[in-house]
Amino acid sequence: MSRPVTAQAQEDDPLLLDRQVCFPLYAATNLLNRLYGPVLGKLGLTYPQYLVMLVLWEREVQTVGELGALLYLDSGTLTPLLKRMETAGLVVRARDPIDERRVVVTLTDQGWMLRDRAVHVPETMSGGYAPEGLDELRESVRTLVTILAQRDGKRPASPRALSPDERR
Amino acid sequence: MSRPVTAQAQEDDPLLLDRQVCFPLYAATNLLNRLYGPVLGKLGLTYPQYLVMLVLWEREVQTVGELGALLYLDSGTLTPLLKRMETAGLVVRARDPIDERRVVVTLTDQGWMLRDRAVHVPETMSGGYAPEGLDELRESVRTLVTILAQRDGKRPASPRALSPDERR
DNA sequence: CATATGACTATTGTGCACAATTTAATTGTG
DNA sequence: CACAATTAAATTGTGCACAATAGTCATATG
Repeated sequence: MSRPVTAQAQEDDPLLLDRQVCFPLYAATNLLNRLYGPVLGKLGLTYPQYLVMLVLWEREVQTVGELGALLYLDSGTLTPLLKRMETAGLVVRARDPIDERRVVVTLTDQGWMLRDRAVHVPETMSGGYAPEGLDELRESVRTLVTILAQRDGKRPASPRALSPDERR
Repeated sequence: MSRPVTAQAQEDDPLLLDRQVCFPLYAATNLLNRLYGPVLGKLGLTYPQYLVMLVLWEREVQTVGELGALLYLDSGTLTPLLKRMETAGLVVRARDPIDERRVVVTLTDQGWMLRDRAVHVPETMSGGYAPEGLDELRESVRTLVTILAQRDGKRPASPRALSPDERR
């Protein structure tokens, strides 16, 4: 039993909440979601839906798999999300006639029009001024994402060197 | 209609996915959750449950409200989560006899014992080596969290200077 | 051509996360 | 004491996020 005698936290304890890198990332993401919520709500979007729109406004047509690769999401998340966006009239989903395994997502005219209203979202969210060092922060987190994605991606692949009992 | 003639992204477009700070934070959080999942799963914990345990291992007894303040979560998230942890035998929830509005969360012996197994989680997750500049990243994100929490907190509070038509 | 193998999406079930509402207990004020 | 205002937690309903599974199509190989 590790109940500390003093019930006090030790300086070098690896389990101190303040030592974790993951926790502030988690908290920042929740807070951002909460702050984006009301702003995007006026456009009829949620935050992940907004991300999908950002991709489509840049590229117009994407398959579910491409969207997932760009946003680090899988079809279990994207399929119902895209169905809601289709119901809202922002996108159309259709099987690719060339390769019927794929589902192609296309912007509707309404989806394009929404862009004009969304242009002001970044400015609204930043509140006019950007905190010092925000660009550096973005690049640091992007580096972290690259590292984590590598580590995550190296689970299902591993072409042939996959031991039979590799955790199910 | 803002459909670009070239269907090409402009360098200065504020809606470029690569310009957003929020997106890498979102992606990193999802990836971290995914990577923590299997490790914490062996302890019978999810990631937010792990965070609750980190707090309780530091302080042993907390109310639902205190947990929420520390983790930036509300009772709608914590109540069902804590019920699952109670079912799992890690914590006990009980009304505070002093103030029966409060619910006090206390570690069980089993909850304390889990700490010995959790000590190795941070090391396991870092994979032995920490990416360069991780400490700086943590501090940057913590600063961001402070800023965002301020902005978020100034919605319900604002003691008397609250204009009557302030969004609802 | 037959079938094995891999790729891609959809489905199912669990667990967050939050807004809005409800219920109950405490505090403040006449 | 009565009673309005405040605070704390629980409840309800919607929308992610992911693991595991299933089903469908495409391609390689015999």
